[in-house]
Amino acid sequence: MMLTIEETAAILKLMGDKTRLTMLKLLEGDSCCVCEFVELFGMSQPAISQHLRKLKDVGLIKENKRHQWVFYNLNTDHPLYPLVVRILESVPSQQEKLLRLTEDGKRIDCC
Amino acid sequence: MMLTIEETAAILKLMGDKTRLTMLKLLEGDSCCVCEFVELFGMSQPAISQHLRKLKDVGLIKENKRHQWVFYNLNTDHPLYPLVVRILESVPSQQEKLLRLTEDGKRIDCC
DNA sequence: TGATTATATAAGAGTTTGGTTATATACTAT
DNA sequence: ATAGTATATAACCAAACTCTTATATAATCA
Repeated sequence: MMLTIEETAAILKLMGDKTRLTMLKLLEGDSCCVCEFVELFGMSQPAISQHLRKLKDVGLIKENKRHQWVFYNLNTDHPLYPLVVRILESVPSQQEKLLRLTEDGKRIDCC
Repeated sequence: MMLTIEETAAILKLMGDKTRLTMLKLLEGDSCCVCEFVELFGMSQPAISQHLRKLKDVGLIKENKRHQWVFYNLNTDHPLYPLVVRILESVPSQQEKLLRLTEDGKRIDCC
């Protein structure tokens, strides 16, 4: 199923932000919760929530509530998911960010 | 060669505009000159020139002066060219726009 | 040369974006 | 219940974006 050019442009525009693109790259490997992103990006919690909301509104990510946390993951059902994956392959790994988070004991280990 | 995540985000943001994404899709098949885009988009000539300049500044397109016209084409040497092509495959064809232009006798046939 | 056509650049207006702080909501645990 | 933690929303502001009009530059041609 092919989206319109406007819909596709909207997705690309959303991905064309360093913070959101990094978020998606991180979610490529693993789900993350809001407070982890806050630590990761050194940005206010509302800023993080607003980025996640935009990604969720277009269906690129899904949320998953566990305990008091809201975890996000890539939505593999999105019509552009294969394209998104291909784009993320062109982005350098951001795993060191998660490693640092783990070292600092800030990684949320839930369920 | 892999670009930084900032550089990649900048490319995606540029592609995340309906006008520029349509331009790139059109250039996927053929080169076009500024005045053709002006006709195609029904937008002022400076607006078109400014979009093309942004695409040129990041190296996504190349210019090619012939007679009094400046033709643009995709830059197949760009490090993200393979990704760009893959993205454009996910965009519906815009060929009817060129057809209409030809019907109106506005297509520039040069060299 | 001077007129015409094509393109680029500059300046400015209106809109969108991405952050902030303040506040509301929701869940957990004592 | 109440306190504490996690997340979302609202209001606001500064910066970035995308047009517009006006003007400059460059090439063609009578």
